[in-house]
Amino acid sequence: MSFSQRTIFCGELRADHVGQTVTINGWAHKVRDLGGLLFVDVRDRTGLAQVIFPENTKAEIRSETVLSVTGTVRMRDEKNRNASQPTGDVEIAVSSFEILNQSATLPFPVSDEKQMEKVNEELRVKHRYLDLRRPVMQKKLKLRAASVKKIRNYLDDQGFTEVETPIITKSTPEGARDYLVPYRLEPGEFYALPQSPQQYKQLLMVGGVERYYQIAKCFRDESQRADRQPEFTQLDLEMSFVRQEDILGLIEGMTKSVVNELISEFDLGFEPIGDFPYLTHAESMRLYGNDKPDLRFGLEIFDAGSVVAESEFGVFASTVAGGGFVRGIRYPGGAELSRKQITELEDLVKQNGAKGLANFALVDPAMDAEGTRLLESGKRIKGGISKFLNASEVDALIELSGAEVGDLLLFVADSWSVSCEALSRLRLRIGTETGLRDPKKLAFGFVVDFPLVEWNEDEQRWDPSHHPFTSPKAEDIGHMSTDPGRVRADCYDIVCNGYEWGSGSIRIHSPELQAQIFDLIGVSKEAQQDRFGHILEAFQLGAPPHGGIATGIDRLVMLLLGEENIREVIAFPKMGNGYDPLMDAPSAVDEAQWTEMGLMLKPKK
RNA sequence: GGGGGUGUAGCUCAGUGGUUAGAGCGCCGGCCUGUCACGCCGGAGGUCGCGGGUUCAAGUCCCGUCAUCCUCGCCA
Repeated sequence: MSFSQRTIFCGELRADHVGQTVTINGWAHKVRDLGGLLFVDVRDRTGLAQVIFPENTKAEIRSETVLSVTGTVRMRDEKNRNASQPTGDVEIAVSSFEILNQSATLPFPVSDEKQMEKVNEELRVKHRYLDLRRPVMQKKLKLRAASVKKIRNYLDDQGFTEVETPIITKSTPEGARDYLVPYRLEPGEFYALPQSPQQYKQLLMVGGVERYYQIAKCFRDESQRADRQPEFTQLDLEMSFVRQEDILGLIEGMTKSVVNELISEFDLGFEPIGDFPYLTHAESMRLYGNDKPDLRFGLEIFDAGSVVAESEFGVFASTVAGGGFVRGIRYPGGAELSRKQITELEDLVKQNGAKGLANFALVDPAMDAEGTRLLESGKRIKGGISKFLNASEVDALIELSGAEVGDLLLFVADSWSVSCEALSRLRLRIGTETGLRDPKKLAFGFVVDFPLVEWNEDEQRWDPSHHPFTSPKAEDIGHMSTDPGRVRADCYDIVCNGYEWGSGSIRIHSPELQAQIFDLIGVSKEAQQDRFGHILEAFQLGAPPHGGIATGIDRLVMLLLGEENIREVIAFPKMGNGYDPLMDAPSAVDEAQWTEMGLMLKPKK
């Protein structure tokens, strides 16, 4: 079908073009029919332009009708200019137009941003091709594309080679659940979609590539969350002849360069990011209670155990005596919280395993109100456990927490893991409630020295905390046979604003050490050969020392846009159960396909 | 698999167990020559997610189920 092609983009029209005859192609964004006068805002990927039709034109133009419009650019009268639009000083006086495609009634108001913010998400995903017409959505696609392009440019400049690795490959059941692809030629055998290109990139190192990266699709059949999709995209990279600091230095340099350019080019409103702080895993657990701390604010957890070991408050004393921990956190300005608000905080920690939330507030010594206690030190405390504390305990707790008048101190007395879990949640809640989790701040950092393995209580065995190819720290290898939980790994995460953005490690390149690790995590000799024979063999044929990292592209774009849901930064996302409402996938297949694959459905019990 | 929320017109949402289930936007028709959230008048449009149950009477109460969002488990 022939049609008049555009000579200019809608969003480009300015006073400079007055007098020119132009053609635009696009969608009818808003139609304003005054009877004798017909105005249409035409939208293309660059913006909006108002066109005005000849008097008494009758035209079947509705929202999202696709148009080609030809006319003369003219200045609007002073009083008719629209300062809120870049093209608002001019308009196109239509001389001819074509309707290229009509639009039926829309399932949601594409051109009304205010209403679109509340539209049911499944409906938006089902009609994603409409949703994507919105400028806000196009901006997301563009930011994502620019992020990837800048990453590629940076790594290409650093001597990396981008290599594609297979999408149908071998199942590695010790990780997440695999997506499986039946193999037609040998019924009962399956490919799996990769959870990551982990083994391929290590084999590329053995292959002498030395510096590899890939913008890689990864697939994990696990239950979904706001920041997870069944298929997602990682920047995957691997380097040979490097130590941990080389990899972290490179990724920090890349991230600073890419993110700072994006912040300025896309006007994202963040301060430029600076050097990344380093935390050990142990420090992170001690100060923040988890391994992906939100470093936009302080409010570190403090250990009150030694202060309250002899406390009159029995829970504290007995917890310490029983080998447990009493740890606390400061809530700035929290002395003003109502009983109800404190109860809500207590509910939060209880949901995370804590038995309770002890607390007291530091208040103005001059405030001689009921429920407060003036201590001989001159400090006045209020509420909670204040009647059980003595002046020296309070002084020590103030010292530990940095509390000021008006602050509330909150305590969890429990096991190490429960106190971590509860206090890390509490810390984020406090950060949110006090506004310290600044949405216009990006706080990147490294968490290093993760433990090599973690005890799996259900299976009664050691599981790798990263993956089985992670190298133990040389100085800790001696503990491997005696106390595996003490062994630290050359393993690291890159975190940002409380998200794990990426993780990686120095890999094992010795077949003996690799076999030793498999033994430790309970992979039998037979299974080692069956599942990992190829990589063990490769390690006997000249494997260089190597290591790498993988970071989440989707999560980076989320962080840059301040989005809390990963679906918002994916062109065609799946819903929470992995369902794609646009394509209606997954879906049943023909009987013939079952047969061809040698498959049969097991009847439901 | 567990917990919590939501499901009523095309969209966003109201809706004390009791008349014919409403509003705004959108849609359709009419009027309208400077609109840009155009305006005015009129109209159409409903499997109250689905299936049972209680009741004289159910959008409303009960049971089940489905979808969806958040979350715990899970995510080497």
